[in-house]
Amino acid sequence: MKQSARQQRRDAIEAAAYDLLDQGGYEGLSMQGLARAAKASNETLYRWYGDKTGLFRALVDRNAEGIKAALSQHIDTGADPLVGLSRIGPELLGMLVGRRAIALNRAAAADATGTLGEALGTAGRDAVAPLLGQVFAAAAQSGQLSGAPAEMAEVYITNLVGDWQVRRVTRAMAEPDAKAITDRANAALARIRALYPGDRSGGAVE
Amino acid sequence: MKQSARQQRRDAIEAAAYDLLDQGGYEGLSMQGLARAAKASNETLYRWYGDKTGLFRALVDRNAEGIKAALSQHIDTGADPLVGLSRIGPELLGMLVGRRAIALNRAAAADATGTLGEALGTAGRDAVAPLLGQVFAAAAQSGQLSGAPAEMAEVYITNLVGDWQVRRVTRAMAEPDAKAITDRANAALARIRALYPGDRSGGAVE
DNA sequence: CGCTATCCGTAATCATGGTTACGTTTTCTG
DNA sequence: CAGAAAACGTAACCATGATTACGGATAGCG
Repeated sequence: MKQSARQQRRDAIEAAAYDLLDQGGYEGLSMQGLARAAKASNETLYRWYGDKTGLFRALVDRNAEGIKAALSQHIDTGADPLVGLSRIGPELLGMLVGRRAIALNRAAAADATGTLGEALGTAGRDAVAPLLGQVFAAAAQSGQLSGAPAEMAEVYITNLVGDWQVRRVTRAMAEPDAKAITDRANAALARIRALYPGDRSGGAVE
Repeated sequence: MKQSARQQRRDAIEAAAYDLLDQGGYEGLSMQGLARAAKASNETLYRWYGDKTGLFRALVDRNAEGIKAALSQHIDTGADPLVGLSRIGPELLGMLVGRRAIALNRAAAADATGTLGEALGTAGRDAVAPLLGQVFAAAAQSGQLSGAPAEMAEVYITNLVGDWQVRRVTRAMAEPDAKAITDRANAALARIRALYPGDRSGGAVE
């Protein structure tokens, strides 16, 4: 099978996996059910992904890439850092509490090997925080904020995400709508501005 | 069986459940294994708790009661509210990222009915937030802070817990030690004081 | 004490699913 | 084109576990 065709098959398998996750959650996704839905065989799944954990490891990595790519769009614009953050925040939060991320977090919660959790940490949060740190460094450089960029990024993530994700994962909370997400992201940014005030304003929150 | 003896049996069953959770996690706890460990029969478990979800629902409720009781000790002292918070914070955070709470959160993540998540929300967080709100009301009353107590409690929980719990649940993060917990609680309180400054200091952080 | 209800320990029922295996078909390569 | 490898569809193997059932023992009550 050619690489491009193989990649297309992988895409189809992974799309089928997300469909099944949407319908029946993590517990409702069996390798047999996925093979059927993706019109692949068990043997192919095991050959390509190793085992169920390997499959989910691939899903986690792919999802993290998607999140990173979406954020990078906003980070490279060289425009007003605070305006950038006012766009990054809702988008990042929306992804982190969206169905895919929550399904993958539930998979990690169920994975006794810790493989998925490690992947979530490494490919996800540990990759996003430095990206945010770049934006905060630019904001500090331009005088909009003052403080250590890495610390500001940490405090921002804390105020942006808070305990929303764990409450989503445990089903203590439904998926928030876009307004709630935007409001929370704006509040997080306002708190950052209050905690780390710069000597130049800039960056109206839209 | 007398009520007191029955309560003792329940305590023993629930203690055995936590032992098994410690050893093998949620996935490692079967009703059969628990019956064996608690020297009870399957039939008793099902008669007393209804089903596996019911058992975990009872564990969630009992755990929430314990957390509430522990916090209430500090809340009723009528002493300096900020000193109270400096004690409440580490204790609350330690419980929320401790083994029991994490195991119960993982159970909720795996519970497709949403029963456990609802219990975590109702008996847990929704019960704790108003308690904290009382402390913040006292702090506002005494001029140590200023602002709406419910909002301050929300922001405090956000900064205290942040994404620690979800990272613990997914195994992206190990259990933090006491110093890390205290440091984080102190940082959360310092942020609250910066965001909602009162006109009277009080409450040195110990 | 006798009777009833509950509980224990054990086994059975039923269902599910991770993983491997196999005959056939398809794809790839020289 | 021929042969080998990979993939499909299906079935089997093996394991686990939620829940129910059952005979006997224990506890509670009148």
